[in-house]
Amino acid sequence: MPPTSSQTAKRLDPDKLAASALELADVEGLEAVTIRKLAQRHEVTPMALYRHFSDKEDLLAAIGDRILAQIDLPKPTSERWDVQLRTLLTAFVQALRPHPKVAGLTLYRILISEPGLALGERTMELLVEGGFSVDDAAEVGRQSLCSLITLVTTEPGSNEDTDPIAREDALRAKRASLAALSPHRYPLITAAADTLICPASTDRYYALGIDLVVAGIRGVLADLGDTHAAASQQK
Amino acid sequence: MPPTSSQTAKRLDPDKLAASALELADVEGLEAVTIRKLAQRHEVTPMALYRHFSDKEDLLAAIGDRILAQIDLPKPTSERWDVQLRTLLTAFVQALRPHPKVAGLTLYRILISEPGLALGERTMELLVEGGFSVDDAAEVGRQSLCSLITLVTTEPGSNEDTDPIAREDALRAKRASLAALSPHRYPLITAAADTLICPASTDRYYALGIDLVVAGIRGVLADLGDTHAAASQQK
DNA sequence: ACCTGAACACCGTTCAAGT
DNA sequence: ACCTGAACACCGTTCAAGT
Repeated sequence: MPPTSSQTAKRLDPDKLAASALELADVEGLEAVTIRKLAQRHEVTPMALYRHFSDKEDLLAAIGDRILAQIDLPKPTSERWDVQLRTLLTAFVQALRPHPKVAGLTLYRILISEPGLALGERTMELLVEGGFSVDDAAEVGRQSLCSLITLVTTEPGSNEDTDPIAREDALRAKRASLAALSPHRYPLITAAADTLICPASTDRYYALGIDLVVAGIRGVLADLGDTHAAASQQK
Repeated sequence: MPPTSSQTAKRLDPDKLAASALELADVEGLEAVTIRKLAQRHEVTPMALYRHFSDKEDLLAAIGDRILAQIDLPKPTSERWDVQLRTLLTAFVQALRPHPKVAGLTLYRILISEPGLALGERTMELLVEGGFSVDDAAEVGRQSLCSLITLVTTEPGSNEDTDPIAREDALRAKRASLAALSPHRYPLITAAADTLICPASTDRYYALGIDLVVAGIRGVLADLGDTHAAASQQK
């Protein structure tokens, strides 16, 4: 008879390891996620982790998967495809937002993890419903999701220290570097320095980012339609 | 009399160091860029590099700056703002394309290096000419440039080994992982597997990516206009 | 001013061994 | 099956010293 899980003295499990790795990354940054540190947190030898992850890349993949698992996929409705797409992309961003320092790890996992695949499939569904060919839906969907990941990882101020003092210092230093520029040579950048360093409202930052993606999709679809129409007229 | 540069036996200079670091990254990837390896390439002790870069971060910044320095900023013309913007963004992508493995380093340098600032200022100029407020131009421009950087760093196939054999292996493995999916559960993803793994044409991939960004900008501008119009009507 | 040399703290990972 | 312990190759970086 094989030992049941209650009999084996399993002290570690991959889910909890990935969870505390994600925690570590959120607080101290991705470079702080180390096999050795993670082992220490679980009061175990570094080598013990290799029972559960084949190597560090595998651990980072688990972190990415954990973030994607937080996606709360909205149910299909009777709304227009582009309205539903906006809701879908917003749900995606919502899952990433708590983890700006490591959201980039999802890039390589969207087409592998189950929740990522579900998101990708649903995105393509809506794009095809809107009128894209399957191949165009793939390329457009891919870039849209990648752009939104970048929107989160580049959220101004997100990569600073968690420590509020060091954080203010970093922001002040950035502001100073822009303030030192010649307003004559860079009138617009210096005028918008505050916005560039840290947007007035984070919610607006994300709303505008998502709008930009959705508007791009609508616009490209219209252009492709024109091209087809023009091609038809040439006959 | 201070020694002229011909008298000092300077064996290293930051420009050449950054250049060979970029070369190294292009061929072997960013993780291969190491103070020690770079020193070895120049037949020098690792510590010698610290005369020219304050630390590794500084070296990576120099790589980013080197890429941005390749931007060939198009001259202003009498074309419409959005046509000129497309040309400008294309020039930006053109500078990044030779370096998909390290183009991400430019993210933190756009608002610091001179060519990056020139690009940012010109982008904002065109956006303001199009009708954006200065602050909106800052946010929209920022995300547009970030999206294009991501477009390059996620160019399918770009992060594989340079070795054509290993490269084919990696692509085949990815294809297999998508091919193993249930076409019943993921009909669109499996149907578009080839396109997702490696787009039919790289030039088309980039053209579509830039179109998406420009169309998004145009669309958001129109929406903002509507909002203003609606707000005016409410008076 | 520019480079060397030895040392330190910290990585990921292999291999052999314990229970 | 799961974990330990010692070791290896490789990092970035400090410090003191050479010319």
